[in-house]
Amino acid sequence: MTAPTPTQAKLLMPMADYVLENGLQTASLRPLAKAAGTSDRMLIYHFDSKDVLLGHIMRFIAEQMATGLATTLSSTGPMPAHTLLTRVWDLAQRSEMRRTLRIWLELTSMAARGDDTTQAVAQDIADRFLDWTAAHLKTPTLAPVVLTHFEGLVVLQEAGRADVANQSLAALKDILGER
Amino acid sequence: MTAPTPTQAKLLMPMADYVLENGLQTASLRPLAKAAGTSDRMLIYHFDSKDVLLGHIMRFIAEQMATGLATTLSSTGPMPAHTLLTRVWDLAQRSEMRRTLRIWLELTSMAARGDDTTQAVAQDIADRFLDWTAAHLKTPTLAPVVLTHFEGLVVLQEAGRADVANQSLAALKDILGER
DNA sequence: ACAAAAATGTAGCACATGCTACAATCCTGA
DNA sequence: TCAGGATTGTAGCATGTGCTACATTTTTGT
Repeated sequence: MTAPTPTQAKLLMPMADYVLENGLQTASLRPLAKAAGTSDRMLIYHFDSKDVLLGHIMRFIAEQMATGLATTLSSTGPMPAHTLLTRVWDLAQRSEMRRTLRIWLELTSMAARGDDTTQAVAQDIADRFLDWTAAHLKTPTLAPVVLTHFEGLVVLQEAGRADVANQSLAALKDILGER
Repeated sequence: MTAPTPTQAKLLMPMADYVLENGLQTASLRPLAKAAGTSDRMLIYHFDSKDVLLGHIMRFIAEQMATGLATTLSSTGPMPAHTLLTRVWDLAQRSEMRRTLRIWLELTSMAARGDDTTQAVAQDIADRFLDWTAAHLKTPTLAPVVLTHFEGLVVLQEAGRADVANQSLAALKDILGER
């Protein structure tokens, strides 16, 4: 929960990058240390334990996702649900966004069984997604529907059924109309 | 890819149960062996390697999910999209179903980075979900939408935002109407 | 300037992991 | 019956894990 000290902050960026590239499960101290240009010994010294360290990394990534969202479509006004969904889906195809969403999925599946920190971070990210969605909708009440559908699209894509995701998107266009 | 021998089949059920209860990531040879009443040595003997073993376990679980689906709502005719979604969502609240869906999420997040076997199983399960959905819909064309939404509901629930999932379900009822 | 504290390097421990070597037992068919 | 394969137990290896002990250097406050 405590905010990172300056020393910690400097280490967090390269480690977050490593996690985004290689996943959370496989993130062990030695590779993380190497990515940050230090040693496992130092990571424990600065962060006390691996759990605490991973907590910081997850929060850092969450923050990164949030600021990413904030600057995305920031200049556009509220739009119909389907327009927003389509635009976000386009963005989600960009490789940098995909790896972020992949971590988000991984985090969610960990949260189901994980410790309090993991659950809190997952919940936090979900909340930010929801707020951001509502802020861009002509009908903010639809935010839960749009978010739910987006999460579903991500799952199908990672399950290797991007085609079904696209069919779903197309079908939803007719259903939602101009809401 | 090869079907399990009788000897393998006997071991698979308790191991699948262990995985459903404890997750895929933490499934190492010794606990799996203990669950199946044998030794790690024997597991390797019967399955050659852990990767092959996990492949069998995943396929076993997939099969279990498929037959579970086949017998679920089997006596009911085709129904409107929202009715089906609501019914399935109710079923998903049952603890035995929830742990299955949890594994499904975990498998999906693994497939994103995983080997061919993992990806194939994930894709297979998604396909079966889709077919099953289409078979129960008055308008089978809506199957992708319904499935996508369901996956999204699962994600939100595991992320600790079941409330948002429920809001989403309620809102979708108005949108879908009687289709 | 200098003692205390912070920061770092080196080495290694204790444990869990997948997997193997080797020997012993069990079971089958001729 | 009994040779040969199938099956299993015991012990252990090599590697990766989180973390620590200890000594050393660097920084900081007075």
